[in-house]
Amino acid sequence: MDKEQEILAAALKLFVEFGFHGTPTSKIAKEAGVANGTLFHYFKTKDDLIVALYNRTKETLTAHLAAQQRDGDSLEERMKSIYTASLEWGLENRPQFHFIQQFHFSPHAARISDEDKERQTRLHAGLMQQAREDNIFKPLAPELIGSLLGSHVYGTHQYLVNADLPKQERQKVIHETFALLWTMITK
Amino acid sequence: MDKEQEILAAALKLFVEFGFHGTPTSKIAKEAGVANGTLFHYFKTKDDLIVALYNRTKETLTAHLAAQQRDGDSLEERMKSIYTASLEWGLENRPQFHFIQQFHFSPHAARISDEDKERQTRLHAGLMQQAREDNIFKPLAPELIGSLLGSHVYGTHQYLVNADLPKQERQKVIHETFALLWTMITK
DNA sequence: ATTTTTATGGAGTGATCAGTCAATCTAAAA
DNA sequence: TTTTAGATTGACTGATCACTCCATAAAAAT
Repeated sequence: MDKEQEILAAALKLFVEFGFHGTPTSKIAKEAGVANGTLFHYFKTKDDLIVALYNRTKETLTAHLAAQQRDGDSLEERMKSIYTASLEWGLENRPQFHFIQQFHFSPHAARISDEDKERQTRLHAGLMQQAREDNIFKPLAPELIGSLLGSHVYGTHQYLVNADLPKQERQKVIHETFALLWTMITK
Repeated sequence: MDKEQEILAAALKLFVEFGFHGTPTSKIAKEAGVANGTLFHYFKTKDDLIVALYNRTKETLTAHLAAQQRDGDSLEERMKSIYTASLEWGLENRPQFHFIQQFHFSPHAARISDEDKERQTRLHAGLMQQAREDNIFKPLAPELIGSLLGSHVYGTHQYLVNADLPKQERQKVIHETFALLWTMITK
């Protein structure tokens, strides 16, 4: 892992544990095994580091979700695959998942460019569009469906993190909650 | 409004806008129209202020929800009343609602005492218990139902904040989303 | 081989911040 | 009226922090 990655990994770990406020850049550098100045060689400011960390983390997640998509899958299968992969990734990358939410409710959220936002939601937006064309959703605002979908993932994730079930039971919960979600939003 | 309240109100406003990191105690005091030292007369540390602000905000919300409960209401009516009141309070107190979520994903969350937690969830817990006794929920872990319930509120809130609908349409969305939720979790 | 660019280090700096403190004010109790 | 206790002030401080700067090393380009 090169130094830039080391810095990002260290920042992630410390931000989740101590918050943005509670983690000085000096501690990040130390944890990354790197000099103070090196951090600022890769990221002009601490804020830049925070935003970059968010964008890359989100990018990793979206790439993972996209990789699960199979040609020939139905819309429901595709959505279930995204839902499942989101939760599994969130459970195997808990700090990352937590950081994404932490970032979302921080003032830094406003600093994400429209371009990055578009890239990070393209996959979901595409499927939503398809679903509308196929007319399979209940007559609700698409933004509402999107919000409910997202929060359903977060809610299930929260439960799974607290419950800490064995893998098989976890799978079962993921299947069940998707079924609940699907009957909730489709006709 | 006494000085303590002024300080809490100022802190809330600034925390939501600039984050915990981005708002120095000096700015809070200034915004509250109070001297630096006065802030520390009421709150020993900045962290104490943050935690106190959370507890009082949550207390206000729970009191508001409890006040909506009517004797003789059925369980479904009671739950719908909590759901509706949560969303309406969240929309008329957006900074407060945002702060609660912001706090939830911060390291300060760990500092809430079990006692406070219990007081803040008593109302919900009671209804959940009742629902279990009446056996009206689908056979799902009660913690899962609780999580899904909470996140459903957040998801709907997020949509309503972004959509900014007139009051009547807003009411309609709240009714509809409760119906969706209710059919999702009950038998 | 030489130049240029990039990477790394770490001591140093000015600014900022959380929290202190001694002085003053207020108002109620004695 | 006098005392006492709490409220309020704002200048002050020691610590900390984000970030700079310059020296050096490594790598790339010429």
